[in-house]
Amino acid sequence: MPTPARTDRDAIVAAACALLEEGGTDAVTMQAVAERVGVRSPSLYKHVANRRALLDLVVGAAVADLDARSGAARGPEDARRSITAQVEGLRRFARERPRAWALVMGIAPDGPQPTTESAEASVRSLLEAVAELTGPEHALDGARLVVAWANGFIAMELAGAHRLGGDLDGAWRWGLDRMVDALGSDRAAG
Amino acid sequence: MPTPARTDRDAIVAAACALLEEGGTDAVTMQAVAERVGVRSPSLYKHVANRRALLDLVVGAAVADLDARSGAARGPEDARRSITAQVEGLRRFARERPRAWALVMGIAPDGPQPTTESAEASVRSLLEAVAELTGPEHALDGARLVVAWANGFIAMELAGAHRLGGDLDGAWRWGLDRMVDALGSDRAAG
DNA sequence: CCTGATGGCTAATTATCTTAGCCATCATGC
DNA sequence: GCATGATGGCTAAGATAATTAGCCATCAGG
Repeated sequence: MPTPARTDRDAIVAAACALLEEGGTDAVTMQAVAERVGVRSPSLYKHVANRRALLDLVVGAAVADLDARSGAARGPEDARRSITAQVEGLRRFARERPRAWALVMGIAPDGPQPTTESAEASVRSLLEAVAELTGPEHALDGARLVVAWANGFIAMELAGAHRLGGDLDGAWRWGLDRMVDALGSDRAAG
Repeated sequence: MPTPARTDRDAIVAAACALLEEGGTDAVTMQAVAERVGVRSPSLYKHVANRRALLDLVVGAAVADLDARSGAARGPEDARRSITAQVEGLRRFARERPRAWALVMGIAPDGPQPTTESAEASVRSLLEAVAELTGPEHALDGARLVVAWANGFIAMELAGAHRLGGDLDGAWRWGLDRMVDALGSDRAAG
């Protein structure tokens, strides 16, 4: 090889991820990223096309991270427990990396536009659990119900929109219980 | 008064709103806004503090718009219909002004906040309808369930995350039906 | 020992936000 | 009718960020 590389794409993406959580999308400047990996900003362009592409890579890394956790959380045989574990995992991720989560959800003001095809791929194992409750017919509908609720709840939680007081964790559990009950109601009712 | 003003804050905010929907947050440059209202960009600073503040005003206008629609949608006596009408209104708004909706959903804790009053007002009628199904004890939990689901569904819909196929409108109706059923299940079950 | 691809650098361009400072206007009070 | 001062416009200029252009050092391989 030529001149020994002082950094690489992974390090750059990692630095960008860190900056994202520290200061939001605005903090992810090419200069800040460059400084963190120990080069000058123009050198970054030898590794990523531009800032936009870098943010896309950050989103991709976040989705991969989420997938990894989701895979790790897979396990419980019981459908109800499985669903619970998965939405809890989603919530945990969102709390640990709120800005990355917002970026993945597509609700970040300056974020890259929906690159989220894989967002729902990570939900595939959820489909199986849901199908046990709804039957195959409405597995997709049911998964969408659960994921929409979880993401909506998390979004409002992170945005601080839940300020009418009350017990937030209680609302989460209550909502989850009702929702999982509802998944099976279709079958029971016919 | 002095020199006749060639524009005013409302016109500026309106222009910013239009630009937002046309090209996203990035398109809301001071220059573009200025051009649209017929002045040079520095003149905007006689009406708004800076770009950040302008975006805050846009969010505020969006919230007000949403509240107004929500108020107009109030009416149906039947709790189920009322809830349906309100989430449909939310979805309609999100479809008409997707970027504004995302901005409202994405507001960071440190960012602009809708006033507690307006937020509470727009939620009050939903609370009433939900309370009819859940009883007063879980009205707030129930409202959170519904709003979280609706916003989450809309977010995923707008982000294009719903590309596993299937009937989206059907999923919306199915989810809504299950959810409203679930609101009452607590009572029935004891 | 050439050679060329790689990855770093400096310098410069462009776009944008923002501030500084100037000037015209016109409602008001004399 | 005329001085006046606050208002809202303008041009010029400074700061910050993304990006491009073009140069140079390194080192694997022939």
